[in-house]
Amino acid sequence: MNITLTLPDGSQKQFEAGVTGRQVAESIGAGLARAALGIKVDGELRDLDRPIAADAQVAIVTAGRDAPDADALYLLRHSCAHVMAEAIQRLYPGTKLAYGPPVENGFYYDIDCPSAITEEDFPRIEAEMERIIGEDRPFTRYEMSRAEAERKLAGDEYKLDNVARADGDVMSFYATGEPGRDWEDLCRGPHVPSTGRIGAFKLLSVAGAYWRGDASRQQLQRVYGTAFPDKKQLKAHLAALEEARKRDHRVLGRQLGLFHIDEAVGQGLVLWKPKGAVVRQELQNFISEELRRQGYHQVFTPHIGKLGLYRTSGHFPYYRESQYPPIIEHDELARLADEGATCAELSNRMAAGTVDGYLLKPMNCPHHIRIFASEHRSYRDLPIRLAEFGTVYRWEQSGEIGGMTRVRGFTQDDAHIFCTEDQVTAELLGCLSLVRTVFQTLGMHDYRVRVGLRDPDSGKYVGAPENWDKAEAACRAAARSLGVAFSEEPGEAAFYGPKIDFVVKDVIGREWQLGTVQVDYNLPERFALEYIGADNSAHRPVMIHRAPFGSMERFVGVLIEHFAGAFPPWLAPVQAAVLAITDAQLDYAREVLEQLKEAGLRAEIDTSSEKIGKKIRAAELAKIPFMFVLGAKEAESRSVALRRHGKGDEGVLGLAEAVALLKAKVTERALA
RNA sequence: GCUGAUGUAGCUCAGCUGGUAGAGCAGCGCACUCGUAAUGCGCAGGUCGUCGGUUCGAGUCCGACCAUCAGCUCCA
Repeated sequence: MNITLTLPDGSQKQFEAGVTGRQVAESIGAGLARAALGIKVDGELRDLDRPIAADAQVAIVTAGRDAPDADALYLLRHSCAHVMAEAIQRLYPGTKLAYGPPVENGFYYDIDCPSAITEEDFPRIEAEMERIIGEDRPFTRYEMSRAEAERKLAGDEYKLDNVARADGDVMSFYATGEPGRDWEDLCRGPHVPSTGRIGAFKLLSVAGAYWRGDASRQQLQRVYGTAFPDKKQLKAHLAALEEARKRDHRVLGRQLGLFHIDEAVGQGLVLWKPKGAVVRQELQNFISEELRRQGYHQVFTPHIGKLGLYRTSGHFPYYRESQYPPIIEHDELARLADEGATCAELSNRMAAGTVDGYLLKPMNCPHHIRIFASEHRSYRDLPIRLAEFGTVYRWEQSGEIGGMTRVRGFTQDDAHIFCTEDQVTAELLGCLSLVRTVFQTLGMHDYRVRVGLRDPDSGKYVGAPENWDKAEAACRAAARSLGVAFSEEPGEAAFYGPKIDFVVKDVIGREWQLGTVQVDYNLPERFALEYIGADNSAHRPVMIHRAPFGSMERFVGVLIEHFAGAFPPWLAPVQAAVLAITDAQLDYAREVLEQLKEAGLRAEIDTSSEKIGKKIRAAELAKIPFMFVLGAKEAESRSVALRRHGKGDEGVLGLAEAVALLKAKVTERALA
């Protein structure tokens, strides 16, 4: 029987049923056959040597000429994980294998190894892997029934678990070489044809990982590595990683004097230094302008509130372990001490509500809700939009804290909108347009949108299902209106409502949630909020929580990396450096500095007795966007030689003209 | 919180098998006054993360704790 295969260029070829990808490649050309790593059959990536049974769209997968091909990398890395597992099992007898997939930038294998693997062991393991690759053994697939596989894997808890969780009745194994003689692993595949096709690889790190991602289960060792078709691409990848580390906000934050985290103050508590404070203040000014435009009212609320408030909101009972412990008043403490109450009793009584205290606020909403509730509200007043740069405190797990992106105290650019049900969609759209304005102004285009929905199988959510349905529908509709691709993710909702999140990546590829917009039918219920409708009866408002920046800490951290520390003029802590070529121009330089300050710009003068090259180097390293270089000629003609960060000498222009140019860039919030 | 690694001057790092610390940059001083990414000379700067232990003697060995980094888990 013949089948018809359609190639990527649209051409069709006839083959006998059962033809393999390798044979298809050979029929096209010997070069392609040599380069082939796998085949895509109707979009499904497969081994080169698996028979093709029916008509299909096919594409031979090769390493790719310029940019590495994503499918090729998948095959390569998956195969390399097998090679690594074999090497580790050979070197560390008794090692059991759990799970070893390819991931975005490489692969890992979770292993249960009797000895602790450290990076010092990598050279040995890599040498063993080189040997396996040098032997160029074929990856050989064979299959058996589920029952047979279970028998074969008897005693191997991890692999049996993999079988139990696999779909279908046919289990596949891949031998690296000959089945029964060489090393093998239960595996869905696919793989490259043979170990020799793994061009270049490197082991990168080792860390703990819980089995099946469950913290209550035992911890395995996860060994990370990466693989590429050739050494050049591997080298380029490693160089890119190295480069990325240089724009890490923790490194730049110190180098540029933006912020400091001090052991003596506490883990995850950010100290904003003067230069970092400028960036934050400029951002806050920017967002405040947008808020005024959109009819928000700014409010201020204190950092603490009574425990009862958070019992009502639900934060205290449900999220106690992620809050700083409550603050108890002196008298109350003294009374408890007299009674000889233990810590456990104190804790129980606080939970029961018989002992009161104050909580460092974990969220701003309860305070804003009390502002809303402080007056009678008419439907004519709605929507009411209360905004605050509100600082909140959360007890994050110590292992999760780092830099500015995950901290224990942070300031949200928070706001709560109280509106009628009919207004929800329009308000959501308003929020999203604000987020879009923010991202556009900052040139941040590399973000993804996530619509977080409730997990149907979880009981952690509060509120009526029909309200959830309405809120989720509103979020979906709003996200659709953005005109950007978004993903719907069950289980990502807040406990009180669904949300639309904006997610960006940091320099090492970790994702961070920034802006968020959340619909909430729950808190108005808990706080029994009302407004008087046109029908002269009380109605319940709907709340929208929104923070387009997320938190100032995380946002500025991500922004430092986004700009690699070289902020556009309007955000730059120092916008212009005044650099005299010799001390003879210092008087003129001081005059230029004055003019800059007069124009409302942030400028610094370098009065050191260094050569101009050194002064320029210092200003470049400080990533100051504008440098005014002043020599005898400029002093004479009252002009400046303009140099811009990263761009070099831009020629001479009049002093007033140069100041006006910079001023214009700042006013426009220009990116360059 | 878990696993592993790391912690020496403001920063980046050296310090072999235990014998009371060293460099470069930054800082300060002096000289130089120079045209677009590092002028020269000199000076100063360290309870070697903290506490405890082993030892005649600990930056170096052991333990606990603290912090940082990577990953896992978590993230209202």
